[in-house]
Amino acid sequence: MEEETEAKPFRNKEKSKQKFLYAVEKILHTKGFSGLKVNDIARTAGLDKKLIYNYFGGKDGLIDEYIRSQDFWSNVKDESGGTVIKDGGKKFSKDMLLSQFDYVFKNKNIQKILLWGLLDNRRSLKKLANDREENGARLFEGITDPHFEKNAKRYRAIIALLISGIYYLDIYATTNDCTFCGLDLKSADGRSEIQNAISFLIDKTYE
Amino acid sequence: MEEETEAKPFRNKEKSKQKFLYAVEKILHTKGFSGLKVNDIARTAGLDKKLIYNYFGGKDGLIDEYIRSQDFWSNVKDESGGTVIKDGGKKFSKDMLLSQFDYVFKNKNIQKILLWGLLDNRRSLKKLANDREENGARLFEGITDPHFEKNAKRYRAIIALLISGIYYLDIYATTNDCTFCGLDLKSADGRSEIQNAISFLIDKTYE
DNA sequence: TATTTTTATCACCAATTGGTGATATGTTGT
DNA sequence: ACAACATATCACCAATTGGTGATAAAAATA
Repeated sequence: MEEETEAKPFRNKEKSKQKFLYAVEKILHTKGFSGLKVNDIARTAGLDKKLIYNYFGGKDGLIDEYIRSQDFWSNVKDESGGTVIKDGGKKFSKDMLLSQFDYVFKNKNIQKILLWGLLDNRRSLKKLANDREENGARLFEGITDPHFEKNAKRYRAIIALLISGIYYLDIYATTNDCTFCGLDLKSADGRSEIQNAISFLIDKTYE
Repeated sequence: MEEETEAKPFRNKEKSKQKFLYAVEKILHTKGFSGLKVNDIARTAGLDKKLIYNYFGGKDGLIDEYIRSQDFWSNVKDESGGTVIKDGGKKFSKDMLLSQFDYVFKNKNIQKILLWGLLDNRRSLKKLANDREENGARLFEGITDPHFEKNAKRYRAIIALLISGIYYLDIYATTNDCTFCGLDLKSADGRSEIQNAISFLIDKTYE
């Protein structure tokens, strides 16, 4: 019956799939990787585990779909909006790094997925890595490579170090209470110190 | 019978404990964290799992002892040997970072333990983190803090970024085939590019 | 209405998990 | 030789793991 604005059957495949995906997120958030058991996922979703096999082909399929559902790079897409970049990408790089530092710290799901990329080697993670590479390629090939010419590769290496350093520190700060190089990465003070360093290093690189 | 140079009882507690520790290492190396089940560990060690409970109090105790057995920082201890440092620790920092980049890449066990530090929060890992902090404190408080004065904290932040970037990239290179920022972190070429970047950034920091 | 298809549940399986008490076997000291 | 002790094995447990075929219940179609 389609008299209501939305036909709402009590049994809805799409909605159930969403419940499973949300269950993965919830468990990942509370118990971590080791908590991702089919039985637990089903219980958390409030549905029968058989459906995981019917809808996703199994636990791996479900997890793959969960990872794919997180579009990591949506927040870093170019906001320049047609503005011509004439500083060799200095401002863009700096903004990107600083916003990543903030974004990853706040987004625990992303942290888990990044960790996954270091632990496992599943297909869905490769897709994510490829996204990052493609996204970066636009910055490098379009802007910084022409600007740095001979030293283009060195610039890429610097960004690689900073990006991965940012990831590591953000994840470290979440799971550990301990300081890192004497800096409290959870405090506003420690974090602003890292931000200063990022800004400083980019400035120096463009000198 | 003690006719041989060393009395060698067929049943030797210490030797058995070593077998378990080695089994942990082996499994960690081949199957990763998820493979660390008491049954598998015992089978790999060629001993009964009951001994794990008798000798280590359980799986966690065994793993803790394994982690403790890896003294990560042995390779970075000061080699200056009394030489007075008068460049503000520039050479020392650079050497340390470059040697860490190499060491962590080659030592897969350390990679696993570093990953553990991002996943878990066990006591033995905290001890490791404390070791790192204490080790770093010597460099910072003794050498770089006096040199950078006002900017001492910024220098710490820079080292934090580089160290953690190095860790992340090394681990990433091991588990992934994919490039990072367009650099092949497994190739000599890609790795020397990172080395250049490290060297460059330290130079710029001391300018 | 009756029929068919989709959606979801249930009961059950074999294999594996962590864990333990009883027992055997080797080692040492008397 | 013997006992006393340390070392290691074994059989067994309850709970949990991933996985499936039979079946129920709801929805769509006729």
